[in-house]
Amino acid sequence: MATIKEIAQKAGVSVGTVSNYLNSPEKVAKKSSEAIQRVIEESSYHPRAAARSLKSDQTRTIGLVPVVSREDPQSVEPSDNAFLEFLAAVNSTATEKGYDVLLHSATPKVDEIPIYEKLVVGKNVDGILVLNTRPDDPRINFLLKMKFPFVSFGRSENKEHRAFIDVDGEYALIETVDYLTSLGHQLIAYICPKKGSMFSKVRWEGFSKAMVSHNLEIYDDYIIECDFSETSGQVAMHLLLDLPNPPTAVITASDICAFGAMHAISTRGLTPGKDISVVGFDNIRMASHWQPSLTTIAQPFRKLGSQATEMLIKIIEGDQTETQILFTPELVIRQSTGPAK
Amino acid sequence: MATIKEIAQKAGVSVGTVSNYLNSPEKVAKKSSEAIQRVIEESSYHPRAAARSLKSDQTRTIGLVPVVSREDPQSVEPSDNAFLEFLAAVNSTATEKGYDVLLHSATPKVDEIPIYEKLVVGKNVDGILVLNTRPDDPRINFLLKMKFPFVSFGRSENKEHRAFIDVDGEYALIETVDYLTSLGHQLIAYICPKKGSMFSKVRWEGFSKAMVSHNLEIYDDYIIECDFSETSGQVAMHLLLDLPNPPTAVITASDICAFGAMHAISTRGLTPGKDISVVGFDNIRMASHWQPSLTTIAQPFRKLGSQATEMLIKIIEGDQTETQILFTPELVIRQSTGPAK
DNA sequence: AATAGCAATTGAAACGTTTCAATTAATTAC
DNA sequence: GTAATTAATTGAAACGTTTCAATTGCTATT
Repeated sequence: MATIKEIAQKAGVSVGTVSNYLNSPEKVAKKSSEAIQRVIEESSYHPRAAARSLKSDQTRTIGLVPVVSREDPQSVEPSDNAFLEFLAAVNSTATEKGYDVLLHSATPKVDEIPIYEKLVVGKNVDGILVLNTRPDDPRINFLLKMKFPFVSFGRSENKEHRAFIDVDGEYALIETVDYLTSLGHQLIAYICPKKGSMFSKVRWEGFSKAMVSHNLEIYDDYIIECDFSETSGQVAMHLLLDLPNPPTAVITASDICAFGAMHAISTRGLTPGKDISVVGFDNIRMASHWQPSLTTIAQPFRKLGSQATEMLIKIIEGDQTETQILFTPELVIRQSTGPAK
Repeated sequence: MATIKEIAQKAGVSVGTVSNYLNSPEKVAKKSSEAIQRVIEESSYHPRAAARSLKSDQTRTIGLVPVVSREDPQSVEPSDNAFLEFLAAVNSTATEKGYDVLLHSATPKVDEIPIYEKLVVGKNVDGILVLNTRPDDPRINFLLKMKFPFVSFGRSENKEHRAFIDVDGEYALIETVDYLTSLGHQLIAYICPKKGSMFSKVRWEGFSKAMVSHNLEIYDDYIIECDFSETSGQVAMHLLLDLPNPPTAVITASDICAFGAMHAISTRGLTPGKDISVVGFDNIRMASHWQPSLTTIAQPFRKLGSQATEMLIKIIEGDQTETQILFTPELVIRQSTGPAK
């Protein structure tokens, strides 16, 4: 394969000039530029990434470490469809700005810190995107300690942690409860995301505040944790329907979960939206195609992904102007919710 | 940050020995090993990836170039859910074997070859996974020409192209048509994937062969192309239902597409599985949760992803024993299909 | 015609590894 | 006790860039 040295020889200039042509073309004379350009094209030269990165200390790559569960290999955090949309946006935004995306996977059990250590200390990437934050997040603490460029999707409780992008989950739950009570619902259940992650904590705060402000009681039986699978939503819903006094409305952790819940409702001969109202979270594409179509809180994953990436690249490149974005999500009302019976 | 030189000094050995410790520990004496190990740990040393790769000519990274459409940014090839499962498997298998995954995105309009050229010539990756092949695929021709390690998901018509993994789409369609005719269907429509990709060609062969072997006619009106969105399935189904003599069974390009088709059917006051049979393709998780649950051809995306990755890594590492895998997909029968009326 | 000033170019050092021929130390065989 | 063999270690070259002080070649100014 061609090296910069060979290009230089063939073009009749020095390596320094070729390097300049590649990195700051305005510095090289038109005549040389043309000669170099020609040679580069005919030998289909591409600078060697490793050499570049070794010398210049940058990789033009951003890192992402999705947690893929090996036991339930279908699940990828945060929740499959949503993650893919986010990733697609990250990927295309990064490419647009001249960066690549490096994926390294973690499993739920393994300690993630060594992975981040390798990425940071081994200088594999210029910056990292952290997903699914926890209130006290070791990854964020580590990255902060190393002063390494990163942006997280989700907040944390670390005071130093400033660069994030997030959706206001508290607001989302308040809106939803407000909406359901306006339809006359009093018995509101919450099939909630597993405790531990920051977003589940934030949403819980919204839910409990809203319930209190409407003088509604939060029954233990009405709170069921679930993961992001249809099955877990289905199971949770069956538990709720087995209660002596089942809820008239259910807020769920995700659209997928809501689909499972609706499945359970239909199985019992009831109609979602008529007998029991169901609210999802995410507004994945399928939400509008399900029957009945799903009332849900929209998270703009595309926008989140591309803005997070843009923010990260800004930070990598030393521009720290805007360091946080909090989206206000929108409640999309469809047919899976209706007046309380 | 620590370098191998500093580690060597602190441990009282030469750089060569540290390098040996890192790469072939059996070559270094126990005493030295221990000293080095200690120093490495306390200075949290990680070898610099760029330096390593510059010298040793390998990156321990495999490349993947998904096509993300900017106009319809929700679509990622081959079809979102499926792609994510595939990617998750690739990612975790690669990580398991000590490789990372590098993502670079392409858009449908842009010429992909320069991207592959950069990856190959710039030695950004050790091998490439090619998705959604075409019969005459410039990417495959290029990689073959460069003698660069790659594995494709999908075959091509290039004679030299040996390393692939695929699902037997011809068999799948034959099975499906056989099944539908056994239920008494004669009027079978095919909402088929867009022409151009290899898999759509292969499936078409299966479909047409099967129709011929059952002495069934293929009506032009019954063949409608669609992409992987719900909407396109929905639109296609409406067109079929508007026909003077609508089909009694419909085979679709993907589960997502089938959901759209079922949506259209229900909207018309008909019942999928009773009035019209619908068959999907992929068997994504949602297929069993949809109502009615979807009869579909299962593609084992997880397995495909991890086997493709294993195959690629074998090739990268010089072991070429097994170079192709063709999965026989399974028709999963559920409620969206039934006897012809 | 000499000089100052600027634009363009040069060439060597440096980045942090791996590799390998050469060297040293330790062990075995007689 | 010496020679032969093996095991462990060393140190320098090389990988392909970028960077920057030094140099060269022009142009404009006097």
